[in-house]
Amino acid sequence: MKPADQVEIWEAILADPLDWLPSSVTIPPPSQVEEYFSYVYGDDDMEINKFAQEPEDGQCHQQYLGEFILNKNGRCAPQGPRKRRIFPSESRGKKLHSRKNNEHWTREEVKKLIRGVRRYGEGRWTKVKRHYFSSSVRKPTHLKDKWRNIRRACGVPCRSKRKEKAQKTMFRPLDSKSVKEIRRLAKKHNVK
DNA sequence: CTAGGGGTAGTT
DNA sequence: AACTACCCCTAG
Repeated sequence: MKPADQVEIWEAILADPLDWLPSSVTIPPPSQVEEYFSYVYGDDDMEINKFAQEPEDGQCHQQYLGEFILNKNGRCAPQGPRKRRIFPSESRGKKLHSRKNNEHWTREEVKKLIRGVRRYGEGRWTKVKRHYFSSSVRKPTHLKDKWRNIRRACGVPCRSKRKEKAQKTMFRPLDSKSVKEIRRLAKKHNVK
């Protein structure tokens, strides 16, 4: 890859870290990936898995990025579907239905959720669903639950009476720009 | 319909 | 133990 091409690609990433590279595009080797992530996450927050070997052709493809990311505790973010067992079972007289979907949220989905909240505000889950997840398996309730998880993971103070322990780590880390945006949106809602 | 409490099961 | 996704229930 020529240097000029690399500059172009990195500028695009830095402009919006949520926009991952197009899948067809190749990216520079781990040394530069590390440089990028230390810029985005800060040196203390993230650590690039240095043993990640460079592929034969000397370039890393997009899907390798996730594998490079380790959090502080050295825990790797879970990849792919969660492979939950299909059941129905019963517990204390309550019927538990089989899960229709159990996939981890992708960065793209989180990004769409952020955009939805930015446009409609927290709590307009059916609107967000219609405009951003119309063909998705995610239901309005899922969006609500996910936003709750996201708020917690981004350190937004909980507004409910019941005390919730502050979350320590994120298994699936977000970039700092998204975290800031989430906090901003949550704060805005609280003021109103 | 939503908020928020509670729960289950899968993961690291 | 902690995090995540999904589910259930109830009050408003």
